[in-house]
Amino acid sequence: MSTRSPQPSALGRPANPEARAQRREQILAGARACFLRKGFHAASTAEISAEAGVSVANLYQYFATKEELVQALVEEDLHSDLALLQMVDQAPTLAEGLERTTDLVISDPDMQDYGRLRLEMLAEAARNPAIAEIVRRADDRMVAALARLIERRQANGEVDPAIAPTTTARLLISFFDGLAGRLAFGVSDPEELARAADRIILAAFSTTAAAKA
Amino acid sequence: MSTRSPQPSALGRPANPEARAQRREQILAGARACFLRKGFHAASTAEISAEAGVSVANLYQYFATKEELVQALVEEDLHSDLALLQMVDQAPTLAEGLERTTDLVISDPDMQDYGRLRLEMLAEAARNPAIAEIVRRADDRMVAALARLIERRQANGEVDPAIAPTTTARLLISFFDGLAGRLAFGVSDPEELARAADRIILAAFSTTAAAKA
Amino acid sequence: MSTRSPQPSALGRPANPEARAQRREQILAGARACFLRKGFHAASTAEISAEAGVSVANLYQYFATKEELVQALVEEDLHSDLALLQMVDQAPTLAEGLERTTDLVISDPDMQDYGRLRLEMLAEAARNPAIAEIVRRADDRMVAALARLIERRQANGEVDPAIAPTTTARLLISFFDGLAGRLAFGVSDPEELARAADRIILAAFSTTAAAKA
Amino acid sequence: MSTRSPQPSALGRPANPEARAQRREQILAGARACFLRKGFHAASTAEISAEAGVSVANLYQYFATKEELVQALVEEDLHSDLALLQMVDQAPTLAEGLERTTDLVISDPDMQDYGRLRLEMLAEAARNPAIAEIVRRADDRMVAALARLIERRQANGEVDPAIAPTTTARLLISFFDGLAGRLAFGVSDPEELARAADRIILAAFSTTAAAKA
DNA sequence: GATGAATGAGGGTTCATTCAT
DNA sequence: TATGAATGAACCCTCATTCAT
Repeated sequence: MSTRSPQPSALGRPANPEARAQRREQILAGARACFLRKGFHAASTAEISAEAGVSVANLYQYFATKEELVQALVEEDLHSDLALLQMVDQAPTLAEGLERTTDLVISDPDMQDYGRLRLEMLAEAARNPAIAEIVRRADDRMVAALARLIERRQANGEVDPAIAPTTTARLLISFFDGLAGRLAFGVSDPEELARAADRIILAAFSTTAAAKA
Repeated sequence: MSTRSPQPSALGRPANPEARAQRREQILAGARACFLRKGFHAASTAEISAEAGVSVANLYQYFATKEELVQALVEEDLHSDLALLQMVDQAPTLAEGLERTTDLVISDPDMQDYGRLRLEMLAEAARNPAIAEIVRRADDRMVAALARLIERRQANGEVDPAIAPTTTARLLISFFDGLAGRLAFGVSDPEELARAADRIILAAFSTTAAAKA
Repeated sequence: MSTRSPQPSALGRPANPEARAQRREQILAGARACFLRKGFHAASTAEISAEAGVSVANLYQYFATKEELVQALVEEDLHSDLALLQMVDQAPTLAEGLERTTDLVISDPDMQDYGRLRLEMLAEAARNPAIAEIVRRADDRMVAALARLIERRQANGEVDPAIAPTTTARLLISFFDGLAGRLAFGVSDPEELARAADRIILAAFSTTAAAKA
Repeated sequence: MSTRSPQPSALGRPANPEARAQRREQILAGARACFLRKGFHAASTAEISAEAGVSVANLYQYFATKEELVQALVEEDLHSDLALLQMVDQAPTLAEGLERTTDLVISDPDMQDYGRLRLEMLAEAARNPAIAEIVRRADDRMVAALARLIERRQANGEVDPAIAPTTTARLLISFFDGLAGRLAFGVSDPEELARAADRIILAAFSTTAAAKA
């Protein structure tokens, strides 16, 4: 009789929220695989449901529209970026943390997939205002988090206090996107590119380069 | 009674290669507009022909499939990159030339459009081997040209001979792509990002950063 | 808490095979009408669905391609041939049974339609290996069945044991196809042709004609 | 100045009637090849012109419509049947002549092609009144010619005067069409079928079988 | 006479989405 | 909830045909 009834077979419509969330993820996972393989527009709802092991009609009980599914996926995936930051933060030095990120971006298959999907998101954002808004917000979140991380390292004394945290954060992210773009078509020598990228990242943190900020 | 022209086909309407080339461009222009607005997959051949002021059937006399049209457009647009290099080369210093490019990328509407289309190309390259091959070749061309430009400036004494031309070229291009990605969804402060980017570019040419290459 | 049904997919709307089979027949009926009127290639899927009272998309949930629809129809219609044999078998004498078949082929509207469709099938079989295979198998079935029927009549003592059952069966079927061809364009005097055909059929069962088999 | 000017470059519009006729045949030959390969409806005018080594527009200067081209081809090909009769007539006996025809139908590649095309013609005649009319007239011509041939052999004393020439002719032709149908999908044992067919043909000329005509 | 260029109408097929169960 | 079944609109592409050269 309480207003919150977590019983599996209660009479109220909300039914089982956990099961719902789980199925939602299942569908999103299928969508991710398809979107990666074909892109947002070429992947069909039929394909996605099949990949997710779900009926098409069922998909529509979780997402009112294909567009909504795309938005949900973009939102979710862009949130996962924040996890990268933790990895960066756990490295001995910031530069080292970013180098590890570079390596990951270049060599980890999952990250490569994510980079490819990210390209699709950005391309879609360039024409779809709703997606653009989501990406912008996620970018702001990410920039803010990375900036805070940099500030902490400045307080630490590890990073030069003269560099501008927010702008540098934005630049770094933009930079990683640039790398991801290279991997989309298979650059000639990814490792060399990675090492060169690392040097640039170092430069971004040298006072000389950032002095005028 | 003369022996001239025993060919099976008598003289019909003479082919007009110029008119053909012109119409081809006309179609490509329509395609470009549509692809920019909707992406490769969401833009329909009907839309493209309408935009180009051509019948659908006529479009198919110039491009055997939509895929072929996409490929032709990618090829053509990636060739136009080389024109940017001339602009860079005409600047007093290399760094200044690259700064101008940054400004162009950030503020020129046509370049923004091109940057958006470039994102779509990269996203498509990530799943379409034929497009990937075209992009890869264009990238190699571009990298080689930029590297040669850098070498010339090294010979000039303008640029530090210690930096590695090819890798730096690759890095610069990757960098511009990163910037283009920001513009897709509208960064908060593009001009500030541009100035920060310029500083990084300068850093790329400082011997300290590139010493180990 | 019970262990029942841990299958990934919970119970949705139960499939209804009978309704499916019925709709399949409905579509095949529409297809038959259109194919008869226009032939396999000139009949469009839109036309067929309209005739069947079904949407085009629905048709494609029952047949993956138009080709598959054609194959299914050919298969089904060629199976119906076997029903003719029963009619033949129920006649007092074999010759009489075949005569009745002749009459049917010549005068029954449904059989005329079927004969016309059969022409289309044979014409298609001449260029479409998949259809050829279906027709060949159906022909083998039919020849075998008719041959068995003849053998039974030979055992009966009704038919001369000297004639070769299989070859005679093949010949008879070929003969009926020849008649059907005549009806396609409207022969001058079908009944006279039918009577002459009957005489030939009788001849096929005379020992003199079949002696060397 | 004469009214009939066979000069190649005369000013009058009729130009060169022979060249016109020749090109007409060239187009018909291309059409025949395509129709045989694909059927009347699946063969496109583009395909036909290519096969004929002619431009599509040129085809339309000889045939106002694809339908007209089909009609012309059917007409022409059905005329060629009469050539077969000469072969039959030159054989020592009628039966022998017909046996040769059977062999030809079964084993000669050109005749097999013709048989396949004939199937297509009959199938088309079953739904296209214009084609039906052409086929009917051709059939009447052929029946009449074969009947006359039979009558001559009856006058010779070679063939039993009791058989009905026209009906028998019609039956024989119908019979050959039945054989052609078998070949469309590849019967198991064509030679055996041919020999059996020959026996039936003999039977058709035996007085016993034809007595009541 | 012969060709290149062009097109409206329609081809088969798939789409995102809805409804009944 | 989850599924089977259904559909209108749209997809890419090809057709028979015409017109200008």
